[in-house]
Amino acid sequence: MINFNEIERKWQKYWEDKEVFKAVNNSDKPKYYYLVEFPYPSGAGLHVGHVRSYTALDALARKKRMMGYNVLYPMGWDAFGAPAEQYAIKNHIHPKEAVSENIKTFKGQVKALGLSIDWSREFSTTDPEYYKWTQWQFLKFFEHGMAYKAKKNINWCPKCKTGLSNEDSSGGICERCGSKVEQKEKEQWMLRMSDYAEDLITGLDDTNFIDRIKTAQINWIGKSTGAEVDFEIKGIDDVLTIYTTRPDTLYGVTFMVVAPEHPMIEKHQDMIKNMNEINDYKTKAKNKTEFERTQVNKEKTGVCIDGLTAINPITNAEIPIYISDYVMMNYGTGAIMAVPAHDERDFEFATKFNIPIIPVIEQITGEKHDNEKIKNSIVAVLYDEKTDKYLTINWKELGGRLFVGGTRKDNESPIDCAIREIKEETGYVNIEYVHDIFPINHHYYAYNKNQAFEIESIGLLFKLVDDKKESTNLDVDEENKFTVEWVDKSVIEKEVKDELHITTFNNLLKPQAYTGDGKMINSGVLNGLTNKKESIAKMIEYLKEQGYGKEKTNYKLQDWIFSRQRFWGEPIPLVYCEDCGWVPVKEEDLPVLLPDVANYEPTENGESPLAAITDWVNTTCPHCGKKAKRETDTMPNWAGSSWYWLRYMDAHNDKEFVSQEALKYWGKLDFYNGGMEHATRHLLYARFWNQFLYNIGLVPNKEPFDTRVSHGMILGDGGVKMSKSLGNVINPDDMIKLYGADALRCYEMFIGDYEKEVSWSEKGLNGCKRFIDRVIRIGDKVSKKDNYSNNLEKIINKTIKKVTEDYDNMKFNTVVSSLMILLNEYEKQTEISKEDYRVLLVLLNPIAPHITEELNEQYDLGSPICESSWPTYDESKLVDDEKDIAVQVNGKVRATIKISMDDTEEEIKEKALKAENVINHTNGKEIVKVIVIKGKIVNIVVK
RNA sequence: GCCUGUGUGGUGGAAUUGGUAGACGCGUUGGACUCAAAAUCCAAUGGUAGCAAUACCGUAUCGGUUCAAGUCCGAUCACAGGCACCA
Repeated sequence: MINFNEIERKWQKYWEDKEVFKAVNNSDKPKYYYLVEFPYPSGAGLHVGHVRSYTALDALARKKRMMGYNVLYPMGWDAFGAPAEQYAIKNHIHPKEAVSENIKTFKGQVKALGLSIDWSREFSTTDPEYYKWTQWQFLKFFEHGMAYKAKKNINWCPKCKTGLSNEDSSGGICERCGSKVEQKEKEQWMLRMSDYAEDLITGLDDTNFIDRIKTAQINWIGKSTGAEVDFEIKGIDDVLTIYTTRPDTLYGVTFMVVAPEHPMIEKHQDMIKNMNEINDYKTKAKNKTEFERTQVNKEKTGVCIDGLTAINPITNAEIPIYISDYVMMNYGTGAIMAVPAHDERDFEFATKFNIPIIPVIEQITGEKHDNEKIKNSIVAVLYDEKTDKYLTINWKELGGRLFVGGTRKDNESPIDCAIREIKEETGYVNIEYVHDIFPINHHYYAYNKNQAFEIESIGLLFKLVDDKKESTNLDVDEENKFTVEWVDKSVIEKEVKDELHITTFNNLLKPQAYTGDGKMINSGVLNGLTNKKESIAKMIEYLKEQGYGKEKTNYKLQDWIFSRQRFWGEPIPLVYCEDCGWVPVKEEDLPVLLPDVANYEPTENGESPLAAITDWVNTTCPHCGKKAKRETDTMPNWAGSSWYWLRYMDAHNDKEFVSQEALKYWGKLDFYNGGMEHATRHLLYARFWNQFLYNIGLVPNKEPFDTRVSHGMILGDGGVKMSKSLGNVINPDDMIKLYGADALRCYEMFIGDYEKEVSWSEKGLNGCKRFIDRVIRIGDKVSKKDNYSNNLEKIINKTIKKVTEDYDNMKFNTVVSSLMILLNEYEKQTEISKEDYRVLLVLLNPIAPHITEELNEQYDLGSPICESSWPTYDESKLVDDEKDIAVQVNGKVRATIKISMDDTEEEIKEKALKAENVINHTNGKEIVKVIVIKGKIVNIVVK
């Protein structure tokens, strides 16, 4: 019996001693750079999820090496940040020690997997030799004006006592500890990431990220185009500038809204008569967290500013201004023009505050025709509360079920028209007007009149007061052609087919803003246009001409809050001098080391724990030499991971962050794997950082990563998340002890589609263990013969092709199943050749490297696999000369026939028609045609 | 609400990209070996009917395109992830 743990140690030592996986800078071989996001060495140890991605990339790396590449597959540790600090506080040890302990366990676990990592390039972000260069690069940002300090209303975690970026506090919950995030005003270092918004979008074209990552990034950056428009304020020489994506609706503006923090309020407070009320509102808004403020379903609130009135630049209408927290100060200009007819939020606000609503876009229904006649009309819905029914007119074949409709006479108001039509057609006279809706632009063709019409239709809702009826007043030709019927809503939904009528009905029951495309009305120069794009362009042109506004693009992406009030992070290498301001620490004085002290717990007042260490804080100004103080904020966790892939290229350089030579040789990171949860944060920060380095000439590529893939999560048995509290966490160490590293690796590759989440099953792992055992046992059948056995040659060549392609497409699960199929075939043989055995071992080696090396050595099959090349297949050996194909009759499989590859189409057809069960199904029927797809299928169509 | 995905046996998942649905593994059942168990090996395994040949049904639901649909198109439902008062 083979002791697999012993074999694992043996080969791991062999690889290490011989340095087989060491990547060489400047080799003649083509280079390839694989990377998995480096782990955060938490106290919990390695997760089986880590095993999945590490093994997958290890398999790719091993195969690539065998294909003749100089492969870089490094590993390191992302060890700054709150968890390590929390752990240290809890266990009363210095984070430095906690981290080095965790790294030790983590590394041991990773090594037990037998990964082909070049350990000579290992580092931790917490190494002073590394964070020296993180600090150095921060100073580059500072030197180029890309870092600035700003007073910011920041997301503040009361438990972690630190500021959080928007990315770290999504949903109003602290990413680390789950506490509710508050708002706090603090001075923070910021990086001008929003300057790079456009480049971060366009740069994606130079990457091979999978689409869902690209779209996630694009959505996060949130580009929108529109216009900024200046609204004069009545009686003062000042304008209110707003941002809108819909300048085409400018004629429909009925109010303005500014964010509670908008500076114009303070600026013009002496004009404002209800300042108390406004201040009250401002205070309330401030106390709400960002999360509460952005709860979508919350009812709108606001206060009208009494004393300030805006003037619509194109209509000169006077417009009230409100403050409301549904407008954010940090996006656009912090002020909007509100068009309630065509914006859902504005509609809700206007409805609540009784503000007029002016439609400027008509929804279009029906189909346009040539030579349309224009008329105005109404559609009237009459509702009876007592029976919960609606009045309809059933025109039967002549037009189906409709509501009361009619043409408006000259100078007749829609209401009058509707009342008249209802009486004329149905006789009801005691009805009460409820409301009407925006006009609809409808097109139809009247066959009885042989005429096309374009109508502007207004929908009106009435309530029936009582059943009193007067005689109807119908044209002779209308009589007896329809019946008046009261029906339920459900009948209407099923039977009213006319687009105008059903749209009218739906809009009447649920009045809402119309945000779609349509025909411009009430809009001066834009009237009649039906294309949104065109209307917007025309309006922007007009605004520019008149000097009222300009085109403008906005992004949701904000600048990066780069300060953390924590101990365990890279100190920001700046010194504040009363005379010189913020001064960078001199390059030769880097790194600014974290002091070795006992107290690193967060302070109550929100300052970094470093602020309490006076020895450390007090220093001299690098510029003038006077007394000065160090910056006590540290960098966020994301800093160290924003350039680490570059460091692996030249991991121990003490002169530069990485040499230009190494940068040039390794170029882009070819293949980067990481969790989907980093698609918008780490990946954007890293790309931003790299683009900046590129722009100042420090790296050769603007985009750092070529391909980016994401592995799916591994869930516990039954599809629930693995968690300590559920007690379903699987420890890879235990699995290795019980089943061996190769079986564990094999199972995690076999478990399912690499990109999808899967659930863990120990039975499945045992199945892979059985597979490995069978690979070992098949060794008993190895003969002295070389070369592939004749009867295995074909399947071997096919398997090489399939497995090679599947590795390249990361379809590891079918790599394993193909090899299982090959093994099943071997087991049917009485003996197999050395070469048969060797090829199986080599193909399996990237996934199960230890046992395959061992068996290769034991049976003396050739040089160690890690030093061999990848097998090739012979195209000519792939084709079958005979094949079973299916014969269908009318699309249903009725028989299979054996065909030879040189059979002509005629011969195949003949065989197919002669097949027994085919005759049963074609007998007595007319054969319409026979479709022969060579080598695949025959389909006989009969009648 | 918006944007991505996903939906196939008891189960994890395959399916040459429109061509025999369920490969391979797990589980289950039966058998062999064993005093017995474990391990191993052999056989069966989508559902219904039938001794069987075979027939019908079957890839979330409904409809469409096609000689042929898990695959393409349209609508709906469910789940997962991301974004969310971004004007």
